[in-house]
Amino acid sequence: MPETLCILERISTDIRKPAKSVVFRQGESADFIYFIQSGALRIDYQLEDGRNLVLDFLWPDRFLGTVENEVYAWSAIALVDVHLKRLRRSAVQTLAQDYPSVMDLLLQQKSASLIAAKNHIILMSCPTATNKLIGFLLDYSTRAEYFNHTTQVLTLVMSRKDIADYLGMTFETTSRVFKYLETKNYIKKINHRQIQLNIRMLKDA
Amino acid sequence: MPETLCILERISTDIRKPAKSVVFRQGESADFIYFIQSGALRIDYQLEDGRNLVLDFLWPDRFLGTVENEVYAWSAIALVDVHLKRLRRSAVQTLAQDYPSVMDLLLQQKSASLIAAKNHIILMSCPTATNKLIGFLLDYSTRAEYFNHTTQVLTLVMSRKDIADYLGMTFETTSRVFKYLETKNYIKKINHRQIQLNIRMLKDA
DNA sequence: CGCTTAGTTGACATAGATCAATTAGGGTGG
DNA sequence: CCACCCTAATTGATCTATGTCAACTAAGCG
Repeated sequence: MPETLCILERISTDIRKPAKSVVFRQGESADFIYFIQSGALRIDYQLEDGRNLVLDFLWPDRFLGTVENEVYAWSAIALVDVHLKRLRRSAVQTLAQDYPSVMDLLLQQKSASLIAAKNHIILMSCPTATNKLIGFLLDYSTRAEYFNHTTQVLTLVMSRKDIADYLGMTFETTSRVFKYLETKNYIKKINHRQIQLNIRMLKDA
Repeated sequence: MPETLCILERISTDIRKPAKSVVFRQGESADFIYFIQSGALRIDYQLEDGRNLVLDFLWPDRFLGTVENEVYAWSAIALVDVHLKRLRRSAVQTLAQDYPSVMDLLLQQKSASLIAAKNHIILMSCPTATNKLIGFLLDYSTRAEYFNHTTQVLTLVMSRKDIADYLGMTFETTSRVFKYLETKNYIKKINHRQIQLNIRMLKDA
């Protein structure tokens, strides 16, 4: 797999985007595929009724922009400063014909998206907002970049609203559940974006 | 694409399964990939807490069993009598190395699963049970096999509980929403499994 | 230091879960 | 072919979680 990345390296451009900037927008011509080197992204889907849905949060080593055909089916927004590799879609497709391992990589990435989508569906199916949020925190705490195992502190790169839009609830409810979890000592808020988790207790809950 | 199916045809076995039978079960060794010739399947995911989640409904021309690695990640159950092609996973993988079009097909199928998952997430994010069910009925009514365009009658191959487990609600709520939609003349129940839809009104709702 | 945005908290209304009882329908054996 | 049975579906009564709207506070940024 590293050698596959080398092949792709040759056709890729380094891109840096500041926090809150748009990497690509739903409906735009899908000319590029991106690979995340560092940082984190939010995938937004704008519904006709005006609601904004968060489909996923993406982390390093993931590709994005691979799913669509002519236009991007959703938007990608940088949550923090990100470092990306940008590849022209047509060039990747050409390479995929000569190098089966490139094709393998694309297939792998699609599998990763599918697994993420399945987890998302599972979270959304949880009967209560508390269950959803606990599931979210436990999933998120597996990201070494943002969870310090020694201090047990999780650094949230997304807002309460982002979490709410991901889990299918309102941001007020997200806020109240954080509060509830703190009263039960499941978590301890260092500040709005730094949360100390009691993983053991959260798993039992 | 038809020629790709011919290649696969050579390694496939015809299988018929009666309604309500299990095609494969979550956790079983994932030796086979299946292709749906006719009928309809339900994909179930059993959670540790005992809840059963319906991840998808599958229709003809779809592959299943392609996602997993060693064991099936979910179960597949026949909703009606189904006719399947069964292919040994290892044989498909061998073929994929020689025939890029087989690989393409696998990629395409994964894309189809991902699009389905995205739609599922969108449905689950709807604020009310009524919205969820209307979305479900509109999606479902695009299946020519089960929606008669002239009579506008939709034949449900799944139970109220299956729909509820798919949309993340209880079957009582499903039942009540059907009732509500009928009082508003959005639908007309011929019987429990035959529903006449007023597509126009449902789309506006 | 003040402004703007994100987050919290409160009061209230209500959709949907839960538990329970009843009815409809489909399949099976006599 | 009919009667019975079993499961699926409906309906009712009640309770509660969460949405909504609004006020207030914290925190980050210029």
